[in-house]
Amino acid sequence: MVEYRIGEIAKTCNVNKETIRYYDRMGLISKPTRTDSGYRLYSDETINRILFIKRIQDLGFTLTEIHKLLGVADKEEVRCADMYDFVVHKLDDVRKKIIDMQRIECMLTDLKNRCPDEKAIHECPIIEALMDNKEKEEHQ
Amino acid sequence: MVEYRIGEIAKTCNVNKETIRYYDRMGLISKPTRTDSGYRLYSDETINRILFIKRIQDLGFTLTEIHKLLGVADKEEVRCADMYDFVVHKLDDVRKKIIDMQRIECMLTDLKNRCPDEKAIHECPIIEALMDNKEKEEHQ
DNA sequence: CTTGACCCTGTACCTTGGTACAGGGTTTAT
DNA sequence: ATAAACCCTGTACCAAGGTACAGGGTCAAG
Repeated sequence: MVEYRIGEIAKTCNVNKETIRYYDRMGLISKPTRTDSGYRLYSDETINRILFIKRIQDLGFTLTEIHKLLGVADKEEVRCADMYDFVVHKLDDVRKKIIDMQRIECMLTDLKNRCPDEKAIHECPIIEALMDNKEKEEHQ
Repeated sequence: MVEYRIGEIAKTCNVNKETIRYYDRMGLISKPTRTDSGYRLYSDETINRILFIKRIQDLGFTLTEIHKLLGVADKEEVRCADMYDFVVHKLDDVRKKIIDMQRIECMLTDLKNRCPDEKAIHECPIIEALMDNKEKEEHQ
């Protein structure tokens, strides 16, 4: 079995060496074997795992979630059901977030549309709209 | 003009006292007057400003952006044009983020759909899909 | 006159996902 | 044999938006 030093792994996976040590500390990758002088030695398995981590991180999973997930994946039994639940749960999260963002989009669009064509006038309808609890209070 | 102590303001605005001191330090609210013993005293204006901050924070603005925005708003001239640009820029951001999230949603949905009805089997299609660079490598 | 509820400042700490040294040791190439 | 390139550990630091003390002062009620 071929073994690689941290720098090679970093280059292959396109991550920082420090990131790999960080994943090591966090227990996201299995403990490497070491040379007599203490250098870390990793196998292809770790390359796959790092790429896996990066891929699902892009899907919006946090490292904590990934950690849990990998724990599940490493167990072999029931792992499929757990994975399924995990993905379903995350999907739910993402959908909620999208709805939230769309709400924000609406509000911003609304604010934008309040602006007349002549943009350099003194009263700002945007500020007024946001400050609508101020309405008839003091102006100083 | 009525003046309130920090605790009252905190209760009214439903934020922590520490948060108000933090906003004070950050220059997000105007410097309070003080009692002889150093207690902060705020007016209604500050209540409105804190509520304003909270409202646009919910719209996805960071405190740094809000700081800039309030600076613009306090200047009175050109403020409307700047506000407009700000909102347009933020709207763009939000739209990009939504598209991103929708891409993630698609991928998660795809992963979910790979699961057969019998969920407790040993091979996990989700893990397999995510690990597709592993394919014919070692199983140990 | 003392207890409890306030308030003050200053500093440290939290989370997340790393990055950046400092101060060493090792290996490889010339 | 020595310099460059690599590795090690341990610690501090980054953004953001606060929170949590520690160690003190102040104010109103009983």
